[in-house]
Amino acid sequence: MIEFHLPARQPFSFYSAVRSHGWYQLAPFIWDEPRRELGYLTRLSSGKVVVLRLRQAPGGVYLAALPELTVQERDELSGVVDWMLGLQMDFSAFYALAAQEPKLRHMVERSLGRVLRSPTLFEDVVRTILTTNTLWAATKRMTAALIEQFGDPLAEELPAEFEHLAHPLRRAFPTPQRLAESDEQTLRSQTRLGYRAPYILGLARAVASGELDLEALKNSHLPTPELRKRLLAIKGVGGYAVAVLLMILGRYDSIPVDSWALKSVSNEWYDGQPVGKAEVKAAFAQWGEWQGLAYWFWDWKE
DNA sequence: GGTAGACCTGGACGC
DNA sequence: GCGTCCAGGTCTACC
Repeated sequence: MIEFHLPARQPFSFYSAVRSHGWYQLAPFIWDEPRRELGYLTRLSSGKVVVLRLRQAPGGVYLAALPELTVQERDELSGVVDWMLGLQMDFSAFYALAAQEPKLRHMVERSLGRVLRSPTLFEDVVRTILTTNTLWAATKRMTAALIEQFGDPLAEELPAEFEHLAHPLRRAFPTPQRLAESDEQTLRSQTRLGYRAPYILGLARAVASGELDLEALKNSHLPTPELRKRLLAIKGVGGYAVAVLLMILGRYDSIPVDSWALKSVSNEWYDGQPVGKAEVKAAFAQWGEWQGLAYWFWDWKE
């Protein structure tokens, strides 16, 4: 086992970052609430599948990993975890505003703002497509099915201290290459992705062939409208999904309006009367470049 | 630019 | 056990 610490820009709350949205409930993430530890399996560029155990440490994050790593693999893994938890992200400008708003003050108190990400944007786009037009239980099922059928397995047995933190599937999220080798019929009939199957397959093939360089968008300096345009060009990514992905990429000037957003805004400001997308957008427009964050972490009435 | 209808799955419900 | 209905975003065709 290899152990080390990674520093985070302060203020930082590991718990707030992990619990920022539902990703921690999706395979191959696994969350231990009593210990406040996050487990995850990832495939490094060398092809090695690694189990991670993460928790808060003074000044940042404690990271333990199995199996043993080379120096290069350790460096790669540090970068992966840094990205997943947004360790270097700076919210000070937003916090100065949020501190003045009673419904957002808890963000400052709890160091909220970071959104848990997958190691690759490919993985996050797939996850996001699997959240659309379906129930959360189905998202969990489809994600697990993809990993079970196409993910690379862990090579070795786990010691007891890792058992509870490695997802039972013991596999990493599938690579675009592995999914690209599949076919629509398999994804429909065995993985039960339904009409999403051609979207996932098309995306995997575009990334695997090099036609689409998704990972280059992670630290892109493209203006948000251009970034939005590129993400919307992906079949299966519409208005809601693109807003989620922009949040993940640290662009907060749009709001992922789904049925939950409509209900929440209705309860918060319209006495339960039905509202549309326009009302949701209007409710947070004053937060400008931060509106996505304000919406995401708003202290809703219920 | 706006809108209707189709796309799928799984759970809830009624019979 | 079977059939029907429903929730959940995005796409395409059409206006």
